Amino acid sequence: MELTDISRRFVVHWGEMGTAWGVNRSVAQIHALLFFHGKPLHAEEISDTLGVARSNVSNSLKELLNWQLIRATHVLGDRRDYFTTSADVWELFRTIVRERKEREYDPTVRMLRELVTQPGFADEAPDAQDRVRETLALMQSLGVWADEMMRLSPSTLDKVLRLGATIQKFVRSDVPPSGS
Amino acid sequence: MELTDISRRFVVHWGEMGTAWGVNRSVAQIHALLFFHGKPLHAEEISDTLGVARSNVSNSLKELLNWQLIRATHVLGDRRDYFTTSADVWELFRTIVRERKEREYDPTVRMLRELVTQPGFADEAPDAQDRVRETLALMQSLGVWADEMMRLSPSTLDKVLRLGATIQKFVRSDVPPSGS
DNA sequence: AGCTAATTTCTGTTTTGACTGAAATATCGA
DNA sequence: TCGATATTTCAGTCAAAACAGAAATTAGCT
Repeated sequence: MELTDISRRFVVHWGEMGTAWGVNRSVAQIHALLFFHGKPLHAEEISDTLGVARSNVSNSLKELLNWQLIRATHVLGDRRDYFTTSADVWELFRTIVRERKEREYDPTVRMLRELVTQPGFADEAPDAQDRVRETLALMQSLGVWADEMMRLSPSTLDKVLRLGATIQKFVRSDVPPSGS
Repeated sequence: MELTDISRRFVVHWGEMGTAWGVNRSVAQIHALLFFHGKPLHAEEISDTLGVARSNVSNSLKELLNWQLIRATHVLGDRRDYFTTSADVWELFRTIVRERKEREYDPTVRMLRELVTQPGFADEAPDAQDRVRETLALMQSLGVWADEMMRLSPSTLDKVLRLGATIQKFVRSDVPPSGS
């Protein structure tokens, strides 16, 4: 498949950002390609289009399946696997948040919970105890809140975000600092 | 400085997670140490305590300064640089969000904005155009919303998060899917 | 069973990033 | 300005990750 100039720029940029997002270039490029293209593609065609080795595509697809960002489909009379990603950006976003939460957040919350219940914890400096406890409290708040957000349907979530501007009005008892 | 068992576990875990969070082990460990310890430390002591090379500490401190997560302080009659991090977890969190937004989000929004205004964009498949435009729209909503959140003071932010559970009530016109 | 096409696994290479120790530089006091 | 101390830069080493190409495996068809 020949990429248009637009789609190539999209895919290339996605690949470059992938590193910053914690996935490698191939993985990000493949996902970008599937997203932009919108229709199922098989590994061979992905390999040809992006110019990466077939085996690399195979492993990258496996990782995207792990992330639950793509799924395999099949076409009648063709035994190759075809892959698609959701066309719903909101759903993709929620998937990413869910997966990242599991990898980057849950282990730390577990550690902090265990730490504060450890016998020796009470022997630490009182304000160190406070800092750790507040870290745990913040993370837990964020976690609860993220879980709630993710339970919302895309359109509800959209409304919540649009509501964002008005949220301050509900909690205005406390005025934000003028600087920063 | 000798680390207690508790603080060592804290620092070691932070270091391990650092990789998942996009910073290297040394950087994450140093920040964890400064956060837990709560008082200014100079490079030598960090180096000794964590058992990493002095030069590594120097570079890691520079990176933490770049992230605006630590700042240098000085003590009278001592010309070494001492470093501290904020004891306010909320502030640290906002700093991280701000910095990550700049690195992982802004470039992509810029790219998407440019893409949709490109002459050739109208020639792409209509639903590909939609997907790209919706990606941009979602990212912009999130960006606006994140900026607003970050403008809130810690205690206000806390209230907003606690309010989370009730947010759905404001937008209940649309019921989330039962599955997933 | 045997053939063919598709996919995955394996092995080696290349690249990238983290890290160290040494050298160079900067800073301050005498 | 000289010496001492603190910090940064540099060059090389090491480890981990990405990637390619070949080999092995799997799946479907006849």
